[in-house]
Amino acid sequence: METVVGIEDNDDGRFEDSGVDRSSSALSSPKQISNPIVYKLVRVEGDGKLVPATDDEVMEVGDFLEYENSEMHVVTNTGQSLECISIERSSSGKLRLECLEEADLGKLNAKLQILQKVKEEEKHRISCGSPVHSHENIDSQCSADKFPVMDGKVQSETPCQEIPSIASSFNYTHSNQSGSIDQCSRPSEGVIESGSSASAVYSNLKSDISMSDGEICLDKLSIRELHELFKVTFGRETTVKDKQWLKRRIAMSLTNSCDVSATTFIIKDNKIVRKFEEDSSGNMNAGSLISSENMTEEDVNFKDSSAVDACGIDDNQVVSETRSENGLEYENYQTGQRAAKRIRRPTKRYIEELSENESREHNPRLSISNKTVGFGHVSPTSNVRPARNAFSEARTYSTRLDSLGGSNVQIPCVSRVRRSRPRKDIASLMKFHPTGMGEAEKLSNKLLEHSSDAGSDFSDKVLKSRMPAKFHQPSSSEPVKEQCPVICPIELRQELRPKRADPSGHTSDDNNIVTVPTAKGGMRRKHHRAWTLVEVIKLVEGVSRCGAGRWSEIKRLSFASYSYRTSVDLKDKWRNLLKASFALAPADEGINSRKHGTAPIPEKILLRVRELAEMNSQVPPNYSSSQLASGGGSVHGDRSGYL
DNA sequence: CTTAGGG
DNA sequence: CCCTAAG
Repeated sequence: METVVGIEDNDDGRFEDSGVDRSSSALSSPKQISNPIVYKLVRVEGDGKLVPATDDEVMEVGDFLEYENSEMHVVTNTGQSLECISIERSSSGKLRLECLEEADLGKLNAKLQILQKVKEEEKHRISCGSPVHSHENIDSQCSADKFPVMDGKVQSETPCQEIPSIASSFNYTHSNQSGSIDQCSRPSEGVIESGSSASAVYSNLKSDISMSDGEICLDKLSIRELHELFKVTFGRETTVKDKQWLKRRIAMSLTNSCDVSATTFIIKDNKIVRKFEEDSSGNMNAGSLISSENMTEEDVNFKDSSAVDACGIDDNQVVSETRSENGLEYENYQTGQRAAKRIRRPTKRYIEELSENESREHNPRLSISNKTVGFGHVSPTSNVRPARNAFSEARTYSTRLDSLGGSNVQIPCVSRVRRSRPRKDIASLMKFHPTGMGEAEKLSNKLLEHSSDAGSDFSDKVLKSRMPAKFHQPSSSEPVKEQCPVICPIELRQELRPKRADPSGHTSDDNNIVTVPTAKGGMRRKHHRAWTLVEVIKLVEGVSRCGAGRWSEIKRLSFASYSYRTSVDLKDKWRNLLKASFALAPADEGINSRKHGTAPIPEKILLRVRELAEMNSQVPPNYSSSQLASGGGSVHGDRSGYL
């Protein structure tokens, strides 16, 4: 698939065209939306110039891209979702990667136009003192499709399905009408209701959306209003009651940009411009205030749910959206929930246990929205990463060729993407608030199967490993944290890297080890770190090379990049392997007959293990020499003679 | 510190 | 995985 990149310039807050012609896009041809997205990686210079990303830069985010790629197509098909990534590297030379849907800008502007139109009409109506309809039908089913579209451009033949956001934009203003075409034909009708308490909602909405102040502040909208807006935007109703979610979605739709804070926009000269840091503090306050003020009963449940950072890295939602198109609103909602959960604020207890200093920054949305990027620096629970988790939940199986002992073996690879994900923030959090750890874990629970702790792990064995590994994989698989117990933004990238990407072996998954303080004062590893096939293979190779028993050496040679896996671990694993290899019916010679549920370790490997074991006479007398020595020949290039 | 074994 | 006793 091709690639696009939407670039966005932070400095003037304006959308920058990334070379893709957007002007012609959105409004007219719905096709464009379904067209493949094209991405391009560029860097935004300080002066706002776009510079093609260098290879290095690309590399830097390569993992990220890899990650996205697989999902991208899904998104593409929806025709309406957008996938965004935003990576910023430094304050000065920003490396930004964004994927914007081609039609986004156009769409956006179209929407604005519509809005403006509406607004004008409203004004007109108001000035005329036209009566206002009650909002009796606020929740009416008024389907967007039924309404005539005012804007000619939009009207054209935009399939509402495809671009509901546009088609319904207008509708939005009067969607609350009972759905009668008549009324609808009078666009401004019903929406405007200045002063009427009955339709306060709408008047509110109106004012909020109005551009007089040149600003759309989703924060000010109530749930209901958000619903409306949502409907307008996406052409369908939603039952989701999570405000944050709604806001985010709407905002995303509006800007189609990822690092939208879902909060505030400024409209300038018919262009939507984002509001940036300048007013961050203000926004923050406003945001928090509003969010609590406007909270309706329905919201209560989500009160503490913080929105996923607006960065739109939430693929689930995007995907789910497509689904809900089929009426699976529930699912949509669920996903939304999940999204919220991911960054969901810790439960009360957790919060309580947090120190005050933390509490303020605790709303991820806020913090993020104010830090255009602030990846790892935001609140502990907000993370961009988890978004990927759902995705990674699906394991991808594949086979790869691995050479073991000289022969090629087809090994099934389960890539548990994102099996563990060291969240620096969490790490630091746990470190500073050990008591809160339990909660923190609950949070990351399924998502972060192995939440790892960088902070406390420097006290662990990792320290002991004075391996040169550090030089092998500087930023990825090393316990760098030792140096910076707090937060190492540098390492963030690492998290993007899918696990075991490289069969060659030097792919350690993450380096972080979760350790928990033990009663005796020592540190204890918390989770089992499943041995991956790669590791096993390396181990076997190591043993074949150095001989069983020289674990520290093997560790040094083959596991330098695996900061966890101590030599003892290797030994233990080997022991298990031995057991396994011999457990496997000596009669069948490994051809098959493996107990179900047994580790997916390929026979060949076990065979090899056995072989090695034999060579080292670690073999139980019964199974000695004979069968293996001969039969095993098929498996290896015979490195015998090592030990 | 590294190994070997038991738990 | 952890713990510990032995080189």
